[in-house]
Amino acid sequence: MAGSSTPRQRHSADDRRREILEAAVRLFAERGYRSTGIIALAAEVGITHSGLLHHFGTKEAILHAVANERVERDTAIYTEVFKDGGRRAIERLPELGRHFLSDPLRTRMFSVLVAESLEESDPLHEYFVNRFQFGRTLLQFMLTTGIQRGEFNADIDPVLIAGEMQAFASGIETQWFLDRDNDRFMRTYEAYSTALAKRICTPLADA
Amino acid sequence: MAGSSTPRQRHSADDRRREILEAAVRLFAERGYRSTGIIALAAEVGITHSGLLHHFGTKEAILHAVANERVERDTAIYTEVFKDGGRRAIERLPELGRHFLSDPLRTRMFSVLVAESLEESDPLHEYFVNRFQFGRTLLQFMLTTGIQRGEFNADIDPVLIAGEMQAFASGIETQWFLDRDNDRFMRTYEAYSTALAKRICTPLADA
DNA sequence: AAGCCGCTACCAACTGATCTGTAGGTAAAG
DNA sequence: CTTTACCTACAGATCAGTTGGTAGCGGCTT
Repeated sequence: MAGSSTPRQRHSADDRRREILEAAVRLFAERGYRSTGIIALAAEVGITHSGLLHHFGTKEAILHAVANERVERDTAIYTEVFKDGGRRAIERLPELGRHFLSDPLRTRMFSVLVAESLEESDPLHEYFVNRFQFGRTLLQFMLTTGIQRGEFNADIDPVLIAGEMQAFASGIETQWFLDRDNDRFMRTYEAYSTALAKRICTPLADA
Repeated sequence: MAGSSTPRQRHSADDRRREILEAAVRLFAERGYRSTGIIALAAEVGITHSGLLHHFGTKEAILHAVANERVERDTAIYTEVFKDGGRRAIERLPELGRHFLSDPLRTRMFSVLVAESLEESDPLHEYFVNRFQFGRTLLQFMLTTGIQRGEFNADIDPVLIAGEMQAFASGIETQWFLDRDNDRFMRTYEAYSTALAKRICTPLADA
């Protein structure tokens, strides 16, 4: 079966690493990190598991590479949506929904890896603890900024709102993965965003 | 190591099954279903894995037994909290938070198994798809009842609100498992519930 | 353009651990 | 003495990782 069709396929190291990471996202999204064997992963790319270990010395190295890649992608969209802070940031929340919707595989992988990382000995445990913490800090900052500008009601608690927003955002993803209803996902995302805006924004002056 | 201290410990089949399921909840919560070996599970109870398979013929049988046990526990609290429907149901939402807070292990197991079950070939995939679907149906019914009674604004969309509530409820759990801040968990739960009440409930007549 | 050579992408084969499940036996309890 | 809870021993997969090669490609020389 192997070796008969193609004599030998040699790729540049960079290309191969990219192929491997791409396949890793697929398999991690489907089966998680622990249950994905590097043999299956290598087969997905069309090489043996030894060939795979030539590029990444260790299974865990692949996981970290995938996670780092994801950080960069997400940081971009978060800073973009939240850069103005305050009311404008709340209005732009659905962009986050669209962002996740546009890359279901990576988003799903994220959710699956989070669940695995609940165990303290998991390689990504610290990473996700920090990531969730950081996400809430970012939201709190955005909310506090809004209050200071008078765009948000002064009596809201940024800590609780930030937690609620994060909870909604991660929960709606899980729901989406189970029912695969893209439309309902976005509509729920938008409905939540507008309801949130009504709840925390001060009335506009021009009325 | 094994067999030297205690000569032989023979339990009734019922007792042993209970012990096994209890240990299974612990291990599934920590490492998930796939990554938990029946050898480790048996060791947790103090028997060999063959002894374990004497009680449950298969690893998957243990999973289903655990899942069924969980159904019964949860159905009780859901029907209790939602039994009155309408405004009263919204007011009682924090009881659900307290319920989960009181049994962190089972709650965490649930979250971990959900993530694993995203894969369609997972033994619990259908189960969780139906469970989430059912949960939203229950919420929609509660909301529709409230609208009909005039307790909720007629312009809300039960489908979207139900989805949002479920998203929040499952997302706040994930957050909780990562930061283990029981207090913030409950405060966020309560804050969300009261905000939701303000948003969807019609004003009370007695004012 | 032709030849060659070093670099390295990749493979075959193995190690030792661990996995779920089976077969047949032993001993404890009613 | 029968039942059955539980064991030892084994089978066949599969796991992550190591070792020692082989072969294809880019860069060099002529």
